[in-house]
Amino acid sequence: MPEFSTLEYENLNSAVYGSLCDALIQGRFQPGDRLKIRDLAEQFGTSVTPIRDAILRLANDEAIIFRSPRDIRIPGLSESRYQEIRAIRIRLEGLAAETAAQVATSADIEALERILRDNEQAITAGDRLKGTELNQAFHFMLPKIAGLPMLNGILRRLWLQMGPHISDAYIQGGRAMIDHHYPVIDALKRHDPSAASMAIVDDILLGGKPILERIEQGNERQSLRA
Amino acid sequence: MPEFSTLEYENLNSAVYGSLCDALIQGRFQPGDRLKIRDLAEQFGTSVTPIRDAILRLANDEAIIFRSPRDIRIPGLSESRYQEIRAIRIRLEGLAAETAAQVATSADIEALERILRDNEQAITAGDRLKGTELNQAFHFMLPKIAGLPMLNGILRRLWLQMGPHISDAYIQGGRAMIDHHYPVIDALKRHDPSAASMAIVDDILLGGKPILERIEQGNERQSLRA
DNA sequence: ACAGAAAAAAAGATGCATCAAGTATCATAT
DNA sequence: ATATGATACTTGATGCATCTTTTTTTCTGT
Repeated sequence: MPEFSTLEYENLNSAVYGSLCDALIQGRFQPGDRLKIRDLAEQFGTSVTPIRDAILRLANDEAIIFRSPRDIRIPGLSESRYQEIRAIRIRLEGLAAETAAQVATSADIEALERILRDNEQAITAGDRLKGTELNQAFHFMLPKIAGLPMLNGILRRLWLQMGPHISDAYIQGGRAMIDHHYPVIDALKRHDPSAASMAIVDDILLGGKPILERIEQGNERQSLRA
Repeated sequence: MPEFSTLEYENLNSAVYGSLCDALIQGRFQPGDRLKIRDLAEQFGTSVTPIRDAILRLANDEAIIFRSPRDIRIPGLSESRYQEIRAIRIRLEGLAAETAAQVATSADIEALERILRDNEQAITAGDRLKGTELNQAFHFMLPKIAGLPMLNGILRRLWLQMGPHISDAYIQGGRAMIDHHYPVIDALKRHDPSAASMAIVDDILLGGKPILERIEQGNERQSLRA
C-alpha cells in the first residue's frame, strides 16, 4: 500500500481558503478589516456555504476572529503575541535549518539560491509584493528540504497571523530582509547544522525588528487615543 | 481601548468541535475509523451543518482526513510523522518549560504537583483514561504557566493527531509515563530553565518510546500483509 | 451458483430559506 | 433641533433540499 498521501482533492471551500490565505500572507488585508460572508460569496461567485467553510477554517487557524457572532475581523497583533510567534519560529525554523543542513542536496541549494537571486532582483526593482513572497518562499523551503511537512503547516499558520502586520514593515526593511539568507545557504553548503540554525535565527530576529517597531508604534498610537 | 479579548462565544459547531477533540485526545477513535456526517448529526441531535463545520475544522488541523470526497477517516501515523511530531514537541515544550521555569509562582508549582499526585492515584487505581488525561494536563500546564497561549494551540493540534495512537500504548507505559514529571517540577522550583527543558525532553523521548514501538509494530504488520 | 448489470441507497458538496440578534435609519414628539 | 422609539436592514447560525458520485444491493440470465 503506497501510504495514504494526503491527496489534495479540490473543492470550492479549499479554493476559497487558499485564496484567502494568499491574500492574508500577501498583506492584502489590514488589521481590523471586517469580512462579510455574503460579500465574499458575491466576489467569489459562489453561494455562502463554501465561504463559511473557508472562514471557519481560518478562524480555527486564528488568522481571523469572530469578535462577536456577527462580526468577523482581521485580528490585531499585540507585542507579546508577536514575541511568542518569534520565539516559536526561532525554535521551529532552527529545527528546520538544522535538519536541512544535514540532508540538503545540491539541487536543494540551487533552489534556495534561485529564490535569493530573484529576491535580490525584486528588491532592486522595488517590487515589495514579490519581495515578501520570495522571502516567505525561502523560509518555507527549509522545512521542505528537511522533509518536515508538519512544520510547514505550523509555520504557515504563523505566517497567516503575521501577514496583515508585515506588509508595510518590509518597505522599510529593504535589503536587510534578505541579508541574513546568505549565511543560511553557506551553512547548508558546509552541512553545518548549528551554523544554519544560528543564521536563520539571526534572520528572524533582525529581519523582524521593523515589524516589532511597527507594532510598538501601533500600540502607542492606541494608548494615546485611549 | 481595553484590547479585544478573544471572547469565546459558544455556538453549536464549536461545541461539536470540542466534543470531537476530546474524543480524539482520549483515544476514543481508532486509526482508520470512518466518520459520517449524518450519523454524527443524529448522535449530537443537530442538523448536518454544525457537524460539517466541526469536521472541516478538524480536517484543517489534520486530525482527520478526507481520503476522498466521501470518505472521512482517522488517519494513520507513519513512523517518520511521529518522529516529526516528537521533534517539534521537544523544541516547543522545551521552550515552554524554560519560560515556565523563569516565571513560575508557587501557586503554579502547587497546581503541577496536584496534577502529578492525582495521576499517581489514577495509575494505582488502574484508571487509564484518567491517567492519560492528567498526563496531558501536565504537559499543557507548562505553556500556560509560561504565558504562551499560541504554543498551547499548536501542541493541542499535535495531540489531536497522536490521540488515536497513544491510547493503548499507555497501558503498557504505566508509571513510566509520569516518572519524568518529578524532575520537571524540581527544575521549576529551582527556577532552572535548562534543567526544566532537559527534563521535559526526557519525558517526551522516554514516555514516547512505547508509542513508537506500537507504530513500528503496526507498520510491520502492514508490510507483512502487503 | 455465479457473473454482471441495473437499481437503490449512501454520503459529502453546494445552494438556499429562515431565524435571531444586533445595527442603522427614520419619523415623531418635545 | 434633538431625543427616543419603532421599523427596516444586516448578517452569521442553523436546518434542509437537491445534486453528483460512489458503494451496496438486488435481480436476471446463463
